Amino acid sequence: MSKVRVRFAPSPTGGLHLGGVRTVLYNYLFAKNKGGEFIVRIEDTDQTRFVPGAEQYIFDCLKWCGIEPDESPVHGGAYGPYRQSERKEQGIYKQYAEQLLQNGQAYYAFDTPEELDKMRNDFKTAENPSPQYDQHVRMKMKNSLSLTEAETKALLDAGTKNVVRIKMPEHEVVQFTDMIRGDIQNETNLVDDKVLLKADGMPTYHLAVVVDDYLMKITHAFRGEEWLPSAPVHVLLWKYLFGLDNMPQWAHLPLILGPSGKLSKRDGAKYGFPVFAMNWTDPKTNELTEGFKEKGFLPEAFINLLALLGWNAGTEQELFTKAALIELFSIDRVHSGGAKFDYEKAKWFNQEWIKKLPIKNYELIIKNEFAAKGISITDDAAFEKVLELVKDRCTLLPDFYTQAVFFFKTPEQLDIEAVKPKWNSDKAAFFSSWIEKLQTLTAWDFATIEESFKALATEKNIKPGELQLPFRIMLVGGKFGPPVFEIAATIGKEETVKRITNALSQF
RNA sequence: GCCGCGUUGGUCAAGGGGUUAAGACGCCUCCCUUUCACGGAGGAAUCACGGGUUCGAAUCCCGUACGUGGUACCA
Repeated sequence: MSKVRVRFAPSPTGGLHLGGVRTVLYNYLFAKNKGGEFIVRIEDTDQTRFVPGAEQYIFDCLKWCGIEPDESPVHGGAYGPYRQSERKEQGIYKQYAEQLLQNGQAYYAFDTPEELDKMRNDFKTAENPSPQYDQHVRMKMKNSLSLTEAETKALLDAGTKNVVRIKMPEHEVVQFTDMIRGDIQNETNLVDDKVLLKADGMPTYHLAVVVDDYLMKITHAFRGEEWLPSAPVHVLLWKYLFGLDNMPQWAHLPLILGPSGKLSKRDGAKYGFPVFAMNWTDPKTNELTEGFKEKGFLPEAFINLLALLGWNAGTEQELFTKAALIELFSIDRVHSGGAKFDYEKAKWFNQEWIKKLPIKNYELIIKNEFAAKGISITDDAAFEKVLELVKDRCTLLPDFYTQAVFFFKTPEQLDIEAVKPKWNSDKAAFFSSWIEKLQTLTAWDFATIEESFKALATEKNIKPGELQLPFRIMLVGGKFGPPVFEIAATIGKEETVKRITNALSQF
């Protein structure tokens, strides 16, 4: 069997959302599992939707996810060019359209957009709210089927704007086997005469995907479920142009759903979770859509959670490295039903990966965040120790800041309400004399501090437990964080005493 | 409307004729911890509905409902 080659074919029109990344991921995992190649092809056939920066953005996202293409417009390869706009320049698509034309499998259509609108309007009925350009209406339209040969020729010679449409056969059943869904059948009567070549000479997706998959020797084609209805067009094109034997095996991936229907960037804004892999700012509207990266997700967690949205290993394991995913991935364990995206679970994956990975892996990101908030870290070793201390309490990367700032900065606000109800002069006295005792301490470590604290508490006849919360508020400012004595040991004697003194004046 | 695809707890899901219907997230209770977490122990599903087939159906078949996608010179 020939070498497995798969492709991810995004159109550079905006941000890369969850579903898109999952499609890339499944492509990639499948290819790598089979020792095959992963290609990225840019489907920029719609010039009206061109968005500057979108292509670069896609590659940035892939890089962040750790998914490197074997071939692409930026990585090169033997089957280029990898942008359809460039392929069109070479006349690649036109020749195939002409072949179809010659064989009577396609025809010229001269209808203007206005005429198409009119048709849709005229034929619209309650039973048929959206009439298609198909066998029922095509003879009533202006095309090389309804016109005489001479009329067509005249129109063509005059340079009249035209498109090439596929002529869907009547009463045929188009069948193919989907790797995920099995046997799929469609009646040709029900599908319309899709445009293959647009008036500007660009191919539509339908022609381009077939031609390019053939030319690039694609063996397995993954795409979203939304393509299922037009699959018969592609199958027919394969039959006409290159033979069904050469057709890649199709896999139509289930949709990723949001809280209400297909996941959209609107959902993200509405419910407060990211939908794109990385931050994306629309150059036209300047509208920012949040990304998982900037939200504080680890790429390891991101691909892990995406992989599990529609696939599972069939075991209880849920945490997988990229290498493990490559090893275990198999298409027959991919679900056919859509999955609703659950942000809570996504966060859990991230938390697990934060615990799992060495601090070194993401230390720099956190350090930058501290710097951005005005705290420059000079002692890396000490910083790492602090991060280690708080990592169990963090689900997203920015949590490290809130969980660890107080190690580097005296808290500005103390949660006084937490101590007030049980605060009294005895306790105040305890801390006053403890400060004095602390000054005499020669060692400064966890055990020594705790010992001193408990000894004095016993002496003063106060339960140590009743003093711990106030002490925590003094050092941290709130009811959270690692063990108090650990904190005191880390921030040092001088700072500890300073914070107690400062708090005492506020309680 | 028509066509396609789907439907196991709130969510992700295992299981594909005989099971006490796994597990995870989230939620709730408890333990640990005199903070918050982590960790641990528990709690919650008549497998969308209705008909079949079968000794027996979450599992196979048909229908219905619901969801979702498509119905563009967008991908």
